[in-house]
Amino acid sequence: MVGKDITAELRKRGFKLTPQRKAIVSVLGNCSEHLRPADIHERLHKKYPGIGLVTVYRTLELLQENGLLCEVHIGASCRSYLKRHRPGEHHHHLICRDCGRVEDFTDCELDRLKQRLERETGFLISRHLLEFMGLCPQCKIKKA
Amino acid sequence: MVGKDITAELRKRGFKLTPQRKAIVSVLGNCSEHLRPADIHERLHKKYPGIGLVTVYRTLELLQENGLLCEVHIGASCRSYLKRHRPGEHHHHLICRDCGRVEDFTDCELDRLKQRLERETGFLISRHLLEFMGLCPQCKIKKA
DNA sequence: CTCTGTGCAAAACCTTTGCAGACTC
DNA sequence: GAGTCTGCAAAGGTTTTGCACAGAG
Repeated sequence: MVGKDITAELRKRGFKLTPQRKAIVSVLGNCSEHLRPADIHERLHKKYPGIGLVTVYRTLELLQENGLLCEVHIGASCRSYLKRHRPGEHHHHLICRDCGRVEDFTDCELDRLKQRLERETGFLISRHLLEFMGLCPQCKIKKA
Repeated sequence: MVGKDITAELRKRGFKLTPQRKAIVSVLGNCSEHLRPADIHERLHKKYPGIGLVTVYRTLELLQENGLLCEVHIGASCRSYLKRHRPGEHHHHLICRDCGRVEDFTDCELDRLKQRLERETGFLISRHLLEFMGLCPQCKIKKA
């Protein structure tokens, strides 16, 4: 999913397409790393000075509530975001601990484990969080 | 692992066993939920007034660096902690979204997936985060 | 007795809120 | 034009730091 799709999705849901929102979406869309609100704000300043950090927070909240971006948890600030490549589709992340690059994968093969845990613990499981962390191919070579 | 083991472990590593540290460890040890620093501080005040929030932060950092407690990520503040039942052992969490209770499980059955992802993406995977969220048996009944 | 650990106060962040004016539709 | 959205300023939280004193070993 590229920025264009996100803005189209926003319009479809009746939100206004302000230059600020477009700018934030484009920063996320041109980036394969996870970014914190302050990172996004900093990158915006180069191209679009004058956008407030508050607007970044509000836009991130809007995009997240509408399922247009995802959060990353492992090894980063808890408030790290990423554009969503496949909106609506269940997926997980593979994160490079050196460069921060993120890859998606969809098949998490967790159904069997989920069923076993429900049987063994009596819990009713509704969702899960799965992230892998390591080195991406490029960073693997640099390290060697 | 109970509080006693944690304090023994601290002593073994040359850290001082102050009443504050014992108190914090005992709060964690008597609790099956995940707690934020402020939660811990609040619970301490009932029994041991006068312990500063700063000390809670410093003790949590110490315990975490020594692998004596674990963090919880899903559906909570990013700074949520839990006593570690099986120190050193690889494990994951099952979290109740109503009461916050946490259960451990050790076998995550992720080796096959990890190998597949390494083969398909070229990443070198070093660790992973897996948490399940749902309703514990008690809260499941209350909801029904 | 030594040196780590604590409490207080203050600083440094991060995030949210209120409000007047700007801009999209 | 109507109503949403933005920027500013300020408030509200959370986390870190500096320093003098207390207390564990």
